[in-house]
Amino acid sequence: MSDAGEEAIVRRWRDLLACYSTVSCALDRALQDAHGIGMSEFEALDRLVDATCEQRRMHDLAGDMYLSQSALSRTVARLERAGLVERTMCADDRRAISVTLTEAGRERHAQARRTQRAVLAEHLVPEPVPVRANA
Amino acid sequence: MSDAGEEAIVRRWRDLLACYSTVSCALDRALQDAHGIGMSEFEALDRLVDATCEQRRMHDLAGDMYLSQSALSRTVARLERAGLVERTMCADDRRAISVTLTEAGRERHAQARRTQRAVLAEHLVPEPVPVRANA
DNA sequence: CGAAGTTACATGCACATGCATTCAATGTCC
DNA sequence: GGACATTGAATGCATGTGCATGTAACTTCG
Repeated sequence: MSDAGEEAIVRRWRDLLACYSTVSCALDRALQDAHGIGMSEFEALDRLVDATCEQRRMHDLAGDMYLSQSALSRTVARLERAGLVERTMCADDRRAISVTLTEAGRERHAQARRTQRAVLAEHLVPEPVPVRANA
Repeated sequence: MSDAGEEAIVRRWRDLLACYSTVSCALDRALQDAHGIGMSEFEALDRLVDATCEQRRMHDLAGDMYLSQSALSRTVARLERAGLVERTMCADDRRAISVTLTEAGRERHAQARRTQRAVLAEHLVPEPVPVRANA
């Protein structure tokens, strides 16, 4: 790798860091202020809405999110405490937990989604970009 | 904003999140394992090396990094405890603190930088990208 | 069936972070 | 000069995170 290439990559990383910091900070703050949930909570609700059945097992949910298993466990616990999801035992595998959106969860997500879109629109431009070389 | 535009932005955000999570996690782990410092510590050392005098006031340092004032204060405290920087009072403003690289700090940074470059090269492609629309 | 290994989730713990506050030094205005 | 506001940095506190571990349920293999 040439020095020029290295420097380009470092610049790229700094841009990425700057962009992520700005957006995630603004997003977290906006969601917290307007809806009382953080970014992780919103992401979790979002995955549940995306799921056709609005019901996912913890393990599947964890696979979609950039959170450790323990962090997800606590995130879902917070959502349950807030009445936005319900945790129920899986009939077919009694180790697993099914997470289901409640009506309140659906509504909260719908409202928070508007905030999210607004914040993202304010900070990002739409062109899609292949940022990652390797997973 | 059209729905298509909104979706493009959300896709963009997800890509950004994915990329940031992957890279920052790998980077933090590599730096911690190989050199005993985290990403924030490395960033701070990096700013100090960039500075021609290798000496910055806390306030200036904070401006360059995506850390709160208190987080920077503790980051520098960790670096000082590790013997990588020194904190000295500013003569001209006795509220301010000057942060200076030690010889050990310079060496540690030089080594850590190789690790950083390697991790970034592994995960990022070099093309620069205008990710942010607004600060 | 029964023992050993694996999987799904929860939890104790350590730690980094942000917010609010504190404290000292500096600046401002009269 | 003296009162009040502002600034630079440190710290108490609450919180979110990851790692290691614990526990129950499932699986495999004899």
